[in-house]
Amino acid sequence: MPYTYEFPRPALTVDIVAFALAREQIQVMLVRHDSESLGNPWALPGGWVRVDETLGEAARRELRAGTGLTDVFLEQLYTFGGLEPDGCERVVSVAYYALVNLAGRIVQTRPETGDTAWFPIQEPPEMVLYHDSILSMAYERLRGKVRYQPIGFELLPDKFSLRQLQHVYEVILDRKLDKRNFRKKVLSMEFVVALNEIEKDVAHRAAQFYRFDRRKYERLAKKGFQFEI
Amino acid sequence: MPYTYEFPRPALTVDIVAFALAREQIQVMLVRHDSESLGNPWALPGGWVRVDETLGEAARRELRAGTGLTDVFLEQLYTFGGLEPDGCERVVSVAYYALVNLAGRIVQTRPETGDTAWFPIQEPPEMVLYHDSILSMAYERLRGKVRYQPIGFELLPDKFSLRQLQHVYEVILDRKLDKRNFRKKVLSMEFVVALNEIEKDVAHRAAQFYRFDRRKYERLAKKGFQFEI
DNA sequence: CCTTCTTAGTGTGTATTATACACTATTTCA
DNA sequence: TGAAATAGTGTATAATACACACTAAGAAGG
Repeated sequence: MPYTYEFPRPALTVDIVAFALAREQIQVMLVRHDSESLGNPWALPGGWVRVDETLGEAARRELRAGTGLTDVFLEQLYTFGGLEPDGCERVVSVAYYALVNLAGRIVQTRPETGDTAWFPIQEPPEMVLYHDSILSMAYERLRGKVRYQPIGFELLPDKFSLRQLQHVYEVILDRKLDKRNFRKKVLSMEFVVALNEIEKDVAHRAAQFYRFDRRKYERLAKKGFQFEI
Repeated sequence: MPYTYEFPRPALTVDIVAFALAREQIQVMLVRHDSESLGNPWALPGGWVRVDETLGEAARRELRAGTGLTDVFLEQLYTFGGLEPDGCERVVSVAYYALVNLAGRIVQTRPETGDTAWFPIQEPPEMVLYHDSILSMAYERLRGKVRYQPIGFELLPDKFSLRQLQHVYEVILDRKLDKRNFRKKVLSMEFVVALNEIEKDVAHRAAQFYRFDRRKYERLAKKGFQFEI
């Protein structure tokens, strides 16, 4: 027990809310919590912050360790410092949320086996202590932010069709959008660029692929351009 | 040295960016930093988080201790967990920002004396380590948020004229607004209610006073109303 | 090869909202 | 009593958002 301080210090953790799109729904990644005592509930992936890494590094490390996910969009959400019930250690948790492009990876959305699983955001399982409120806040942030920041692209592969993009927005905002108005708006953004490539192996007219040009977007944003869907 | 842990723990602090409106400018409250060694630079008010208080409580306590301010709008901004240069203790800082209604309190905006002072946001003094980036982020948040949330009212007394309100927006957004369009928009919000009271002791036609009815606002917001200026 | 199925892709008119703009009213003070 | 200062008011035009329905292309199956 070598680490000693003059005043008590709360333990510091990161927790990550990883969102992805699968089966027409937003899914969230959960892991089985260690503590067998509490009926083995689900929890957000997370863990202690080491003293030699930044908070963002800790979040990425924990996400990789818990789920194998890497190279994802990651943004700080909020820091939860509520007091624990008597007798528990004081824990302060810095929550992050991640947007994951599953890009066709096979996703098992029901926790039949294994200790990580994706759950539809509409029907999360019972979760460890405050994780349900972290999850709610993260989803609220996603819904709010997706309209004013180009983060919807993060849930899609690099190449995507406008149909896929519209679908992302329809699922997150939970309402149908008009196809013509949506295309008009998106195609007016010059950082959504058409590729010389179309869909393959579809049983209907193949759609054009597009990609999100982050550089162009950032140049425009610097000039005062306001993204909006 | 009674507090001992199995793994090293970063120290946890809160720092508060307190904004107010004075002399036609946004001002930020700073305090003299303890450490005499570094030429006694300025710092955001803040301090250690105690183990028996929430983060918000710590922020309010530190703000009151450092500046005497109480009952202010306070919202979490971001948690800064960057690594310190070698040899320094690892410190994680949860930053908050506050909006203060000075309501005619006399404000000394130049640090001739005393160890707290308000500085115009445009010309902050030299500050301790990362506090300048916390300040920038807070100001950016304020500018972004003021357009979509009714937080401009927090910088004004309970009773205010539409001129004062417009002035708040003009200062924060750094551009002139059209008086008629501004009034039209604000008066269409039923949570800005006229009082039976007008300005006194002014050398011109006296303006009507209004107040922000938070209850009414929240009822509307729940129904989907989107504040916007 | 022709029909059917499925999704891609396209334009216009209307309603709503944002913007630009200038004068009269009221009060104090000299 | 008039000069100075700010309060308070309405309308026309431009820009944006929204509603809406058909043709095009490719695949599959008879």
